[in-house]
Amino acid sequence: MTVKKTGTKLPKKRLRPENREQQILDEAVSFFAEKGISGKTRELADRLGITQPLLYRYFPTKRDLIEGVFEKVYLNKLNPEWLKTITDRERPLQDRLCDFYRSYSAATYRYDWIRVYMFSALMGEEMNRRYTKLVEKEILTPICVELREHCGQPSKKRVSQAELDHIWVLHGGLFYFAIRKHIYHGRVSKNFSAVVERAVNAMLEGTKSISADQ
Amino acid sequence: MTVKKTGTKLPKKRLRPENREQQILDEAVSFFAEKGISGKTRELADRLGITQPLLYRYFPTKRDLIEGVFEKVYLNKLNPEWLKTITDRERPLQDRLCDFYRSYSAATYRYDWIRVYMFSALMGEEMNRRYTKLVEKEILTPICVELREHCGQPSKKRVSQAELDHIWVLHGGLFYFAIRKHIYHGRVSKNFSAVVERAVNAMLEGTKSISADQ
DNA sequence: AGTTTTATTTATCATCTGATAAACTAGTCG
DNA sequence: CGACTAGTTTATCAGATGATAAATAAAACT
Repeated sequence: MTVKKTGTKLPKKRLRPENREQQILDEAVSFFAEKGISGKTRELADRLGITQPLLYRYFPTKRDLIEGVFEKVYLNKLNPEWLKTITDRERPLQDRLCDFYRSYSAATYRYDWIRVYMFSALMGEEMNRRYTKLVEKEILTPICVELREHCGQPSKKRVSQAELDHIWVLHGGLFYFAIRKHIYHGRVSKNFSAVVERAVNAMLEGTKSISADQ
Repeated sequence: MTVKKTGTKLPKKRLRPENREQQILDEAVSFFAEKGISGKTRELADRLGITQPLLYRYFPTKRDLIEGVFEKVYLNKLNPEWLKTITDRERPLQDRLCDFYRSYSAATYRYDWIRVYMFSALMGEEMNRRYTKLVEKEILTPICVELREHCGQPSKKRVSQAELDHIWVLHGGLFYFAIRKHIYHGRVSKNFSAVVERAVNAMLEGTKSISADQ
C-alpha cells in the first residue's frame, strides 16, 4: 500500500492538510493515552517525524489538540444497535447482555480509549460526565427495565437510583477488567468472554433469587 | 510587593521539622489528589501558607514529595482484621463480605485515596501493581476459597485466574462506585451499604446457582 | 540580655514548554 | 522552465517551573 522510498531516511513528504491533521490526531490519541495530558508537544512532534511548530498550524493551542483527542475518543461511541440487542425480548436476557458486553468491550476496552477516558475524567472534563449520563440513559436504564421483567417484577415506576447502582456494579465490574489490564497492567485472563458470561449469569440468577425473597 | 498578611492574624509560626513535614505531606496528598501529579509546587506552597523553596528543605525533589504522597496512600492500607472477617466460618459468608466491604470502603473509597491511586496507576507506578497483587493474595483469593465452600465445591486446587476474575468483577464493581463518585463526579446513591448488600447477595446466590448447573 | 541555631524567606538560576514569526522549499500551475 | 502557493522548518520568545544559595528572623540556649 504505502510506496515509500526505501532508505535510511523517511522522505519528508508534504501532506494535504486533511491528511496531516488526521495523522496528528491519530498519533495524539495514542501519545496522550500513554503520557497523560501533560505530555509535551515536542515529544508528540518527534513521534510524528515533524517539527513542533507544525502542530500549531493544525491546532492553534495544545488545548485544541487535546479537545480533538477527547472528541475522537468520546464521539459516536454509543452504537444504536446495542439498545436493540438489549431490548430484544425474543432472546433470553442472558444472551442479550453477553452479546452486548462482547460488543461494548470490543469498542471501548482498548488501551487508548480506557486511558484517555480516565485522564479526562480525572481532569473533570464535562464530556466525561455527559458520556456517563448517556450510558445510564441509553444502556443501563434499559437493562434495569429488562432485569425487572427477567425477575418477574415489571413496573411502571421510574428506574430508581438503587436499581441503577445495582447494574453499575456489573457494568463497572466488567469495565474494571479493562482498567486492570490497561491501567494497572495486572494479570487478567485471556478469555474475557467467559468472564462476561459468568458475571452476567450470576447477576441475573442472583438478582432473580433475591428479589423473589422480598 | 504585597505583604502576605491579610489583616487578620495568620501567625507565621515556625514549626518543628517533624510537624512541618507532616503538614506538607498532608496537604500534598489532598493537593495532588485534586490537581494530579503535574500540580505545581508553588501552588502547593500557597495552600500551605509557606514559600515554595521551603518545600525543598523537607523534600529534596518534587519526586520525593510525590513518593511521600504515594507511600501515605498505599502503606498500611490492608487491615489484617479483614482476612479474619472474611474467613470466619462461624458467620454466613453474606454477612462477612458485607462487613468487609463496609470496612474496606470506609478505608479506601475516599476522594484523596481513590484519585491518588488512579493517578499513580496511570503513571505505571510499581507501588500500584504491588498493592493490586497484595489485594489478590490477601483478600480476593481467600474470598474465592470461601466462595467455593459456599457453593459446596471445596477443592484443594489452586484458585484459578478465572475464579479471581469472577471475584474481581464484584470487587471492581464496588470500587467503581467510588470512581463514579470521586472521579466522574456522577450521581450515586447515598446508601452504599445497600448497594453492597444487594451486590454481594446477588453474587453469592447467582454463583451458587450457576455452579450447581455444572 | 546577648549569642547561637535553624526554620523560613528573598532573590535568582537554568531549563522546559507552549507558542509565534520568518525563512525555506516541495509541489503545482501557467 | 519559472513563478507562485502553501506545507514545513528554523529561530526564537515569554512565561512557567523545579531547584539552589544567600539573607532574614524566630526560637533556643547560656
